[in-house]
Amino acid sequence: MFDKAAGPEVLKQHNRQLVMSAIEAHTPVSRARLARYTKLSRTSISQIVDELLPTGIIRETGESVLTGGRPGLLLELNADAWHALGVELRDTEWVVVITNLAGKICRQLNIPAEYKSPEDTFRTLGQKLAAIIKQTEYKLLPAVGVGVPGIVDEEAGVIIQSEDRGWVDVPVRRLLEKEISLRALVINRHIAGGLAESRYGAGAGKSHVIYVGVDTGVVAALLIDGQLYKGHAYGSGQIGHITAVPDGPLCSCGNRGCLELVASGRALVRLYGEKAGLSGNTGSITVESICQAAMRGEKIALDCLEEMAGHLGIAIANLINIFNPNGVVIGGSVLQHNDLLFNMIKKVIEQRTLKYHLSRTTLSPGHFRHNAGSVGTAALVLDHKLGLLFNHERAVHIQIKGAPIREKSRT
Amino acid sequence: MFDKAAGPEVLKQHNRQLVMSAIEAHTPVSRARLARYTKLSRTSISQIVDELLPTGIIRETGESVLTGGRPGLLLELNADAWHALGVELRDTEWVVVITNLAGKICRQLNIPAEYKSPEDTFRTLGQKLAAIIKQTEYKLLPAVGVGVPGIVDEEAGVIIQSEDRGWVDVPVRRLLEKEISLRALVINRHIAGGLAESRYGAGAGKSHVIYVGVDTGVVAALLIDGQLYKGHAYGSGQIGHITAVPDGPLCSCGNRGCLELVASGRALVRLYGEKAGLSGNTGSITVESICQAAMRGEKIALDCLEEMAGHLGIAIANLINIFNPNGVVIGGSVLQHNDLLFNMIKKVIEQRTLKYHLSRTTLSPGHFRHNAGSVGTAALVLDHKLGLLFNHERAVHIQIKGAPIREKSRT
DNA sequence: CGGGCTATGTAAAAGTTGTTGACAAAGGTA
DNA sequence: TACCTTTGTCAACAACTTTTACATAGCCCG
Repeated sequence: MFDKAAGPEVLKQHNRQLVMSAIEAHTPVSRARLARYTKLSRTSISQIVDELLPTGIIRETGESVLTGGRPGLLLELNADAWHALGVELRDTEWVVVITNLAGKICRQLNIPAEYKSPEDTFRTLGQKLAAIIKQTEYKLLPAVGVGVPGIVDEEAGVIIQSEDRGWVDVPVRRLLEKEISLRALVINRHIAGGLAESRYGAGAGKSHVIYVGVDTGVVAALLIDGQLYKGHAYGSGQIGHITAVPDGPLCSCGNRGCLELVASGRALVRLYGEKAGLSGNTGSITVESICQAAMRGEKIALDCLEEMAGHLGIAIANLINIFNPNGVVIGGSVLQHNDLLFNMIKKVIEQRTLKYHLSRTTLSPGHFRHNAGSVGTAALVLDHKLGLLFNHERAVHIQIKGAPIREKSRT
Repeated sequence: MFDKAAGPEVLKQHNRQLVMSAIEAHTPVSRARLARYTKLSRTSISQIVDELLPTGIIRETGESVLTGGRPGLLLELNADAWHALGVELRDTEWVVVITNLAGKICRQLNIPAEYKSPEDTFRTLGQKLAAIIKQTEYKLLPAVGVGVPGIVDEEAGVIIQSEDRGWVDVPVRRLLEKEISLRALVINRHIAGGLAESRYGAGAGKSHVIYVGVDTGVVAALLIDGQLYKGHAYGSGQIGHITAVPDGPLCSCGNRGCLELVASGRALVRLYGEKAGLSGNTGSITVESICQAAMRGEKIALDCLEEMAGHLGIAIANLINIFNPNGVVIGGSVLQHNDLLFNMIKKVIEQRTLKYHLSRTTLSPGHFRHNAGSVGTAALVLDHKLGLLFNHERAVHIQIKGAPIREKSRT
């Protein structure tokens, strides 16, 4: 509960974070106003700003405001001073992105996925990342976000288990750090998608966000006070195996009628095949083709979407009643083709959620498309930017491109 | 996200809390061992202990241990130095308890409930509490926990809305503080039950606890790192209105097939009436009589319980998949008669929860009976004990029975 | 039985961090 | 030009913590 002893350096870190957030929120802002926003003294603000300035993360725009007295020196986020590297390991491709400090994508690279043994997979990935790091002109924060399938021990950087790939206890951080000199921050790739939406997408500015990602499977990410909720053993948000149809078909997990069996990309294709009477031969049918058919008004396709929306809507309504969020984002590849499914889900949610909860939350479709996951991994790096720039323990051993990190000798 | 500026006093408060928790956890313990547990220096421990001792909350038992060197002076929680007052407003009675610092009930008083207008209700309650406070021989912490029905703004001490009583925006704290000189800490009464179980009951020692209370309705409480999760607007845990049967009967909330309609004390009585063919005439049937019938092996009663267990089991299994707790407690008045229902629910949960999650959590029946709620309100007071003893802002204006609060002049 | 060893509790000094109060700087206004 | 308001910084001070040193207290062993 109360885990760690706290010394003055904890204060410093907290207040530095506080000031940084305030600068980002009110962007061109004087020291004096920062003091009022954060309730720190002007003196403390000055001292913290003096530490931030030499890292380049913020800059003085010299401008001033017209107010009754002496004009202030405006500070703003210097969004392009540093960049974050993130990669999502999707089923068919590895999506690498480089974003600036504002979460804007500056480079994106889609590499065909090469899955072999865990060791070989991450050696290959590491080598490709090393090449990218070497040739990029951007000054990178000394970490890389890695979005992987499965349940991840984020502290250790280890995949505990991944059903999709059949992996168990893969020490991703250790494997990657053999190839590259950046700290590897490992996270579940769907959860990363939720992080992206909550920081820079449809959930921006909300404190309690539920993100539901509908891809081949279904996963939820829960953000409490802007922080990802991880559960006791990094297993939070597994809504794919919620019971949606109590006496439904058997699932690979051992349960019956899991949500994933009746509401996911995979389920959609199967369902359409069944309704269209194409026994087995679903080869040419894809989520995309079904969505397009629905757009044209095809009855079968619409029915399939409606059925999925019923299940998803109930699941999400239940989540809202339990969590009482102020923002709900529904994303994932199945939603990215058009708004039909989202609107159907929304209608169900509106029927099935308590008025109190419904009136206090917003429902939005995801803002990012197939790169939500990769942006999220970069967002994870950005979340640690101050730690990476100031804390030598968490930062890496080598300097990237002569980054002018203030050494601040403390030994 | 990062809300408040932090000064040195925040450190102090945190570390004081840390030391107190460590003392409670390892109870007879020397200063030196505390230093090792908390990772604070021996000096700091001594200073904090010197502040705690005069409050009476801990004491030196003078004893010593046999270890290689000089024996330490053992410290232990002085559980009977202070007591906490809590009250739960149940439908038919108001349950007042006084517990010691270890959460043990020292006095319990069941007052017949008198519900009138909100103002009159809380004036009456306040007067009864005032009488209790005046005549008790216990030294009370300067606060009273108040467990009420409905959604509560805990910061303001206001009931936002209570469907059961038809109340809206009732300023409970203000009303009570007119009658008594203790700070009123207001909380939902079912949530309080979860707090009791997680602190002093079946969930003791677990970091991530789900508590499900089955009474006339059904409510869940979620505890994350030992702290109650409140949601964005204090609306968390409303599982009573989760959709359990998509095309079920209409609920007063506007939705169909809410869990509360098929799995709760009220539902059990209705269900039994239906199955037994007693149309309407359910007057003599109670939850207790049904449970006793089930114990005798009566088929209808067992079927009713089985049906309820199916719905509750699915709901709880879903919660576990989403939350990944390490402890699940199922309590409430419906469970208190025997273990039949609990075991049925447990079986369903074991079938429907992901293996990963199931193997990392424990399922237990509630430890408290009809006084879980009131113990929880007292627990809420105990959670604030250090704040109440040290922080003048949060404490009350008058001293209780000449409490020897160290004044620690700071001005 | 006294010296050596280990561990505990405390006191003094030093190093963080923050705030307060004073002051010069910079602009608007009478 | 005199006065007011606001801003940014400097010096002094207050609240934490840790480090270092030391007296204390029991045990073991020669």
